[in-house]
Amino acid sequence: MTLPHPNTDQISLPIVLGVLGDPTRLAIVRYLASKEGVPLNCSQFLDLGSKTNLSYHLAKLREAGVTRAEVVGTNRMITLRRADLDARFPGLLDSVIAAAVEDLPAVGGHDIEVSA
Amino acid sequence: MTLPHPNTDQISLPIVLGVLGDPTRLAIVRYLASKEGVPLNCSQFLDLGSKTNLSYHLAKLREAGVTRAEVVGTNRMITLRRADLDARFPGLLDSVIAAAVEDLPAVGGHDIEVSA
DNA sequence: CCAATTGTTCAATAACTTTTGAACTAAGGA
DNA sequence: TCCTTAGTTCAAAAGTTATTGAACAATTGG
Repeated sequence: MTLPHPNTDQISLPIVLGVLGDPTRLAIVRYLASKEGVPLNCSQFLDLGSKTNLSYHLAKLREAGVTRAEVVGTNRMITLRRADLDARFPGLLDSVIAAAVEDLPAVGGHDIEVSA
Repeated sequence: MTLPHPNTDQISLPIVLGVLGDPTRLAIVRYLASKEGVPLNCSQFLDLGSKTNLSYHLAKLREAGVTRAEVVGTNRMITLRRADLDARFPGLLDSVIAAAVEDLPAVGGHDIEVSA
């Protein structure tokens, strides 16, 4: 049981930008970035929408190549594909995340904590 | 006769990313960046779509705060709002443009020339 | 095996986006 | 003034995206 991901060279700029051009998905990315290295399951994002809706947004992020989802038991462990994105579009993810931190409200309750 | 533009602090990250997540608009921005400083009128972009369609895409870019359109006679002179975007989202525009140059075909015929 | 947990899929709907052509406005030159 | 050039606006059609609830699948623990 593995989920489909594009490989690095298949990641497309307009698709990545389009996918990031949605407040829910930007908030997901912002939160993933603040917990970088820690794999998160979907329930961490329930502040941002219903279970069904998050499944939809997380699939968009995965299909665009922004996140990776690894199946572990009944969980999907979600991580940012930082190395792949940095290789493909240098500096893009950093500037988007920095801008998102300035621009967007944080995921409820988890705001400043960067380590567990 | 002036057209409406958001001021710098009204420029929103998700809206900018959403607007850039379209191949036509990304090509417009890429071309504007390659001619930075030179104001261009809309007809420069006719390779990318019909007159009506370009009017639509250029309005989206302007309303998002990505471009500025100055009315000069019957022309609209279009420029990138680089300083405003750099102030609001440091590094974002540069990384998007660099990525677009790698990722997208150029505007027909005008490819490499950076000076008139 | 049974129940709980985690997340997906499906179909429906609502809302938005893109694209088009025809009609229009506004300025400039002959 | 009349014609041309430059671009907008409008309404319609087509396509895409987001959101929902109900039903489903897969794994884990009792």
